[in-house]
Amino acid sequence: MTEHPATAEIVDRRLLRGARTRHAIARHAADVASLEGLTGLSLGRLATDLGLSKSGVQTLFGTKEKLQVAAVEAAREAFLDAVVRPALAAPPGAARLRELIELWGVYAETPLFPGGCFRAANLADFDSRPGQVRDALFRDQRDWRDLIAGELRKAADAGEIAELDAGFAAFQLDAVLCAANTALRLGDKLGDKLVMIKVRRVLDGFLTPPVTT
Amino acid sequence: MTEHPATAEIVDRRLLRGARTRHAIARHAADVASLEGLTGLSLGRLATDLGLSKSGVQTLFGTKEKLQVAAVEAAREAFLDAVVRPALAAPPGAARLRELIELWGVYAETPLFPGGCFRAANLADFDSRPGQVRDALFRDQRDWRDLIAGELRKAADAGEIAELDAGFAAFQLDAVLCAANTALRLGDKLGDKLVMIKVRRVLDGFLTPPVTT
DNA sequence: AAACTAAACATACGATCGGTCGTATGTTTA
DNA sequence: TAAACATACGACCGATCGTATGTTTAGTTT
Repeated sequence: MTEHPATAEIVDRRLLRGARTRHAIARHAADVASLEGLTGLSLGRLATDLGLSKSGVQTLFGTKEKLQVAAVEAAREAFLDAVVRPALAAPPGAARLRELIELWGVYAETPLFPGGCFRAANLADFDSRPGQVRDALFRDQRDWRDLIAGELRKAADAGEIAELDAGFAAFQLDAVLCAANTALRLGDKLGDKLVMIKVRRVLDGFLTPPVTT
Repeated sequence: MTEHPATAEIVDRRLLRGARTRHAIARHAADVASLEGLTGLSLGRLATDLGLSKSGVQTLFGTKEKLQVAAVEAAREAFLDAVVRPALAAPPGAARLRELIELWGVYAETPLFPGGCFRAANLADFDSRPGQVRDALFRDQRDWRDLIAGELRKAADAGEIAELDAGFAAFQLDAVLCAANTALRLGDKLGDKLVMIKVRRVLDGFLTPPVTT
């Protein structure tokens, strides 16, 4: 894996060093937050985990809220790398949708984040807490839903599937994905495979071929 | 509203007083937790809000975990009072399901809990945290889904609706309700009405009449 | 009336929280 | 070479956290 694009063009070695540790902290913060929530983050905890000083973490982010926002963005980036970008290799429309859902299944079961889907775990917490953190989480979810809706639209326009309300279907699909993530976290022993089967069934419900009259 | 059944038969006025304040604390804790999460609860905060001493709260619950479990049960009870029990007046099957969803809509929009649906806000937080709190939340959600699935089954057995997988449909309905709650919390200005329309559309998708051959 | 019990309070503890301050080190720029 | 900048550190602040211990008050039981 190459250098992160945001740090690639930096030549000032001071800023480069900062960007690196900043990203390392944010990525680890996303891991912790997937388990204990963005509110459960603490500067000291992250510093200890990464062998840094608490004040060092503080100088890089300033305030806790900015650290939380950085964690959201790091989680978003990891999600894009694991799910969205690989799926872009598939042709647009129904095929890409199936690939997105399959990759999401791997993403949810595999410990990309130790606490499962980052978005699902934290959006419910912050939906009643105005601020930059909520805004960042909201944008992330909106982009994800728009992506699904867009591919559904492409599939419908190409005649792959029957005509539908893409926004509504995307809302429904995202809802099932969130519930599937929770079910995966709760059901320690059973249902791992069953949950993804349910998800695929919902997707198949939207990917029905159009009636040829 | 009559006395709570758990406190009705208590004659010892010391225990009665304790049960009352215990319930008052638990109910307020549910309100706070709907906004800031069960982890965000604190003994001192609750004591201050209710004009009690911090140690007084501690005496009644012992440990924070027990307070959290009590908050879950208080929230569950409030939910049953607001949504489930009134809906039992409707005839079983499709009619009761529609009533349940409508009452849930009122429950989610009206500030029964200031932070919206208690279950949706906290289950996502605790799904990766083993313990009595997670177990209590899990039982609560399972009961709710079983209730929906049971009514769907009744409707199907009575021939009101087409045959279906009741468990799968209940999973899907609950997922949409959770997502609707989040959407309601996020969309400050727009979509209040639109969200419930989406929910009704999903329900209608399951309440299709059977094909008469 | 005495013994007992539960609720409620007061105090104190160790720990951790987010944040501020001053300082040292390394890097770039003028 | 000197000034400016960015990272990183250690020490410390006031506040809050959960919890433990002992005491007071109200009510019950014997």
